[in-house]
Amino acid sequence: MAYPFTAIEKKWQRHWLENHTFRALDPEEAGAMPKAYVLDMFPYPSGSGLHVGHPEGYTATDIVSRFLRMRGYNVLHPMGWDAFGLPAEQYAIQHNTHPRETTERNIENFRRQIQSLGLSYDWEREVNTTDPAYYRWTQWIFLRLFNSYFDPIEQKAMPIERLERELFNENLVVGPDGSVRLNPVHEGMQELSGGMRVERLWRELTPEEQRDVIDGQRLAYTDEVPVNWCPALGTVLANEEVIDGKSERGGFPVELRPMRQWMLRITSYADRLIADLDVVNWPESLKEMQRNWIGKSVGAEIDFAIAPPDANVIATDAARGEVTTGAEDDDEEDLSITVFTTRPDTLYGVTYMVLAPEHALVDRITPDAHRETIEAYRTQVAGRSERDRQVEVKEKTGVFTGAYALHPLTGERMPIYIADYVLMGYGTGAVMAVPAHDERDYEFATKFKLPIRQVVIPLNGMTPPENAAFTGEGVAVNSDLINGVTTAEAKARMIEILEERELGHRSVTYKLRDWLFSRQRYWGEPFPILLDASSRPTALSDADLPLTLPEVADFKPTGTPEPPLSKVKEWTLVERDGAAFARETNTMPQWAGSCWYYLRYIDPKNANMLVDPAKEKYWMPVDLYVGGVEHAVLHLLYARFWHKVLFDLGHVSTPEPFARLVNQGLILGETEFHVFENAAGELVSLYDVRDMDEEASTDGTRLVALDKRNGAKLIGRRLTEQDVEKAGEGYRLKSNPRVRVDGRNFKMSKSRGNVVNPDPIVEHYGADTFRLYEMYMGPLEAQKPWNTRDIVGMYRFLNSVWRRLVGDEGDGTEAGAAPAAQGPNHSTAPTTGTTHALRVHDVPIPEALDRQMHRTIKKVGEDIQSLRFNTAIAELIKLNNEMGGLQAVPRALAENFILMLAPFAPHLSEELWERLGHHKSLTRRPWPEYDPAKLVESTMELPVQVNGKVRDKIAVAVDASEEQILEVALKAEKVQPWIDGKQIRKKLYVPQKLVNLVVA
RNA sequence: GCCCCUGUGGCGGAACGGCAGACGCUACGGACUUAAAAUCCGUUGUCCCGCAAGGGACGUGUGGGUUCGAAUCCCAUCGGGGGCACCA
Repeated sequence: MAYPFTAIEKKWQRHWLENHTFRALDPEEAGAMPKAYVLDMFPYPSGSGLHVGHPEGYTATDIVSRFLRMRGYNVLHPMGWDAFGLPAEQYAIQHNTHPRETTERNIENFRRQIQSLGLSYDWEREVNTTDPAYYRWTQWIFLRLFNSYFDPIEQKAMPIERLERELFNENLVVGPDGSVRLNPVHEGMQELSGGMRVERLWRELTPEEQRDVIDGQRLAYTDEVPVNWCPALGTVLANEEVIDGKSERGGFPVELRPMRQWMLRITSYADRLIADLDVVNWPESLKEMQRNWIGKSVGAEIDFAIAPPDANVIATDAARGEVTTGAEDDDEEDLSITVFTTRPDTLYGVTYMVLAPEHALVDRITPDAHRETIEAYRTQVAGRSERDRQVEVKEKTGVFTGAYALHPLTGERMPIYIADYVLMGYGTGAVMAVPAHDERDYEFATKFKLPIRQVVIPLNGMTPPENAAFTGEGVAVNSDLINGVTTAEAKARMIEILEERELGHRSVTYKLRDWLFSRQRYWGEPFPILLDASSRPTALSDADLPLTLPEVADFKPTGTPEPPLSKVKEWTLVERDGAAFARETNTMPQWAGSCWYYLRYIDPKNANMLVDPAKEKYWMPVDLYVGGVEHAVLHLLYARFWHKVLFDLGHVSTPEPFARLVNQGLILGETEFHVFENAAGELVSLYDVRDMDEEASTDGTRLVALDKRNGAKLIGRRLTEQDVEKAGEGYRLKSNPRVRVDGRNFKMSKSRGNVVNPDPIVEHYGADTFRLYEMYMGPLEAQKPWNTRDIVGMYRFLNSVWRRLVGDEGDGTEAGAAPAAQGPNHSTAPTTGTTHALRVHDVPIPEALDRQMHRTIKKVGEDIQSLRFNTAIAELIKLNNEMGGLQAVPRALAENFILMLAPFAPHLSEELWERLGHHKSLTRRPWPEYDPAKLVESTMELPVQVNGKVRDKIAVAVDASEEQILEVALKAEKVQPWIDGKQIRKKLYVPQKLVNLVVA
């Protein structure tokens, strides 16, 4: 007979909500309580509702939160909705409903589902990124980004006014490409580039140029750049949102095209984003992913002069016109190519040069005779999508420009090629090719029959590989100035040489690009920006916020790069101070709202500030953040970036937002066994997803697949574990042992039809069982398969606890007529709160059980703190099992047990607690203490090993001396045959652990 | 190709230098029941010896190594998962 979980769970969920049981206290209320900020990654409320992956992390943080409350912490544990974004908009377009409606509906559903799990959120702090009262502050942060720059001296974001002051005071100067640098003549500063003064002073600029310089330094800026345009979604996407040339959402093709877009200068923070990974407690693998994504490379920039052209080769005026301020050097007589390399030690091995096809120098150096082939190649490259380029990686292509560069040390003439294996977006868009020591250069050189010159040989007399590049470290050879020097040292030495001779300098580059921040969609935050007649951006003032998204009926993408908002003329056209402006009609990407939501939870209703500084200081940083690893380089990198900007500008007090982060592992679908029948009626099995015809894949139990080897259609069915038996390495069908089948666990996906919805499980077994099962499946971080069959174990456990403390009558009388039928009780009749706890009495705890209880208190407490919930639950089950023989349960034992169970199964625990006569929720009841004295036994059982194999066990007093123990061990009965007549060479006693006798 | 994680019974997992398989599921046997469900009790890594009590051998993907002692540490190798991928 089942305990009345439905009634109990509804009762307590209502109780918690009505009594604001989980309200986090503001700092002034909290007094001396320590604080804990425990955060979940808030969900995107999709139309399909919660799946069992969400509650995994949510339950974990809930257990920690409830535990910490019992330990006297003031806990902030909030929930909210990341509700802007593509899926809601796509759905809205397909069903012609406003995204606001679908979003609201989805949020309702998510809230209902989440609340049905009894998670201890402070619902008064709920946030919703699509609420104008919320996105007002998203826009406010954007204005901070727009109105700041990254100061090269302070290495931090500062208000843009300061930049103007620094330029005016000539501490900073303007480089030829519009960049801002330290003034080289400024006291104590080293000259930065080639001796010549190429920088200009502020007063030398026209007001127009001055504005351009300022706008070019903002952390939020617009730029015409090649971006990932996704025609199917009608928007551009960030690099992080493009996977294998397809959109992360929907898997549509993405092409590169140049467009004017908003960018955020995350690259300025690359170094700090790497460095501060050292101060956060995050999984090493995730830190590594961020480091790889940022992709820091240390090396040198080296200048290669272009060889004087043959008499007939001079860059034409037309070509010059294209080369604007972007060129390295404006002096026609002194053209040079700047390359970036991580291996300056291989400089003597350079045999040719390669420029990216789009490189600005190409037009200036290409002699007329080569123009046609160059243009043809460029056209060919430009016509290929990013995806095609990746597919064709194997075969190197390129063409000779007809121009030559001079080796900076030897003066040798080296041909200059263009090739698409050199990317314009990385480094300087040009490389020095060292075919002997770089695989790509080697392939290219082999194909184009260019010389290969060995300049590094491996150490320890190993021979360099034949028919391949030697890319490892070794000793420099054939390198006049650095012969015999090992690679690491040679790099440093070469940079010194280059710097002395003003041929180059140390340099660092990153793979990370600036963050493409605008989208051509309706359902996002509008930019608080006006554009003047020449499209120059002007910021709205803080007082103008929020700039609300106009209510429109037509929110569909235009099919062109024009955003949908551009169709709303009455909204876009603005007159201000007599001048006509247009609103920025792009919107912000989905990530904007999630970059800072953890700050808003701290002070969610503040109408005057993003967050009150005193509260921010009290709660930050987030002490525990749990979420999926899929956000490793998206949300988690973006949020760190915004946080650092806010930190620099003094709006937050910590350099990092999330002190400790844990990734919950993916929950895979239930083990699938399939058999298929082919046309001949033979049973076959087929597993690889790629073998399956996605379109016709599933309707639940029957499956249709295509055999990719012969295209034959196969009809199949799903099997359960009962249908198969283990046979050697695999499985075979019980009904037909000749057929081998394969059992696999796939990622849950709609198309596979293996997504598990928590609702029916909660209905059938209750939320407490569901929570317990999810936590018991295995370690939080591990990937693990769902197995519906196993849920019943936790259900039995909770029922057993109920029966043990309340007795069998409890359910019948408390919850109305319990159906005699099998399975759980669905009664919704409220429990009466009667306090008669039939089987709990004021009797002493038997000695052995008392010890076990103290061990459990210790273990469960420790396990919760290290997030090992599976073993904590095992310990509770064990203690419950050991209560098996009791006629009456001692009250002290029952109460401690309930308190320990409470974080895991809060509804049942509250109910039992009440029935034991308590009138207040156990939420802030102190966690039980264990008595260390109870953990040690007076005697202990020690295994006795002979040569490392256990042969017997002896019982000895805990405080027995080593001599006494060894003496007992040597006399142990079952040890005798193994030591009899042999010489004992060594007697080992490991205190509290074992004895090992080593015999000859 | 490079980087990271992972491999333990029929299944999920525990042990993280010291008694491998805690705890749960499954399966089997028993009790209760007119019967079934539920519940309770017992058995359940493989193999061997024994009527039995009991005893032994093997065993953590594979091969080596370190150690009195290895699932655990080191080297190599083979599976599985994830990330990055022409990044100079």
